[in-house]
Amino acid sequence: MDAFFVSVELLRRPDLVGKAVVVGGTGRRGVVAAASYEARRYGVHSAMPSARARHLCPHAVFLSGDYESYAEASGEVRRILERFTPRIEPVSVDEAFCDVTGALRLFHDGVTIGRQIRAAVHDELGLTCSVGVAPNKFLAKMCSVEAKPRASAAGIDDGLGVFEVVPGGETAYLHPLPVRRLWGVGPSTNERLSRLGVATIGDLAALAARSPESLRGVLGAAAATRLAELANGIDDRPVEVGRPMKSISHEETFATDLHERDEIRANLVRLADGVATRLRASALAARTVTVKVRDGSFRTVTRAKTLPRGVDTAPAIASVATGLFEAAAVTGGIRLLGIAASKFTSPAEQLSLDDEPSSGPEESWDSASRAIDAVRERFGRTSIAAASSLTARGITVVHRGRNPWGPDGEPGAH
DNA sequence: TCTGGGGTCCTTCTACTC
DNA sequence: TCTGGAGTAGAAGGACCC
Repeated sequence: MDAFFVSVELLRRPDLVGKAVVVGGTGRRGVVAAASYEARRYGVHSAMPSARARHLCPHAVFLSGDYESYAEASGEVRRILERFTPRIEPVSVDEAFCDVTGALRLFHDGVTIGRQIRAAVHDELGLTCSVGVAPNKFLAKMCSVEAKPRASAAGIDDGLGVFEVVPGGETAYLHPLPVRRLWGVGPSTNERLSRLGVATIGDLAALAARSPESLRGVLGAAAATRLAELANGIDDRPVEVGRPMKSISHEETFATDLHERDEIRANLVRLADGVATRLRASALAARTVTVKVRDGSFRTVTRAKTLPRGVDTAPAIASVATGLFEAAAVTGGIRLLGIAASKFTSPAEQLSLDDEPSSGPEESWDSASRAIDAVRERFGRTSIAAASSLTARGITVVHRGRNPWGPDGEPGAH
């Protein structure tokens, strides 16, 4: 999808069409989640600190975003894709791989299918998307980027909409491109490759053929093998329908650093509750609990503990998380707290009273948790909260910030 | 200009078991 | 009983993606 979050917002705010619009965190510590092409002309891009975006494009309209609307629109796009193939692998809320091999007889060829998908998404939803057509997932992703609109100071180029690399044309397309365009080459790998004299994908392919050991020495065996294959257009990963989830996490950056132990503990309980609720909704329990802590100087540490059996209640997860936080011995203010759950098991194999560690009567928490789920199902997510997510300095319920792209700004701020 | 949130995968190190 | 090697699992951090 093109500038997806912004495009969904413009459906509700047609008065903003053609203007510089930025969706993301509105507070001091927020970042840009999406920018309209008009805003991109000024150098604004996703993941940029909101303060920097305001500096570059002071006349832009900043919106805090509404993830539920984007998820809903994403579902509508998926229903359109399902008319062409059942073999769909979602990559994110605004991107998916489709294996259309089985649809070619009915719809002729990939480019025709791509054009039909674009037309349906535009006509039925009022949104625009770009389609890459290629023999494998990696090249299809490269092609979809190629098909997208582009913005520069000179203006906005609408892009091709659909771009194809045909079988046999892989290396001719890839080799002149900068190596940074490869899936898996970020700033760090790009820097290491440039020290080896690798600037283009073709340079990488040549180095991999000439001196694979030097590539392995710099990137490690796995990355060297993978990137060498990608540089030659080789990617045999199948389109995976219904990939199982491997972890569930919640983290939050606070508008101001936390110092009080009560505040920190209340937030750990609240984050644990969010993770536990999602675990139960997916009928999962987790054996490994990981705590992430970022201090005022942006130093990040993680501490993990693997339990003999899985847990899926807020008290059990909060108990482990609190212990891990104490063990991390982070001093000074806390900028971010996060809790992740992984190594999933079925809830039937949960931690029992006989297992170590136990935070208390796990069975009664089990039934209490399910009662909490039922109350939230009926009265909404914020209808019930753990008493321990109240701060000791007053009966203030600690709620998660509404904006997933950083703490909200001050009321009335821009 | 200070740097989000939710994920996946990989590497390195360490502890444990055989 | 001690020691060392191999294999494995867990912990921690880093890089990358959207």
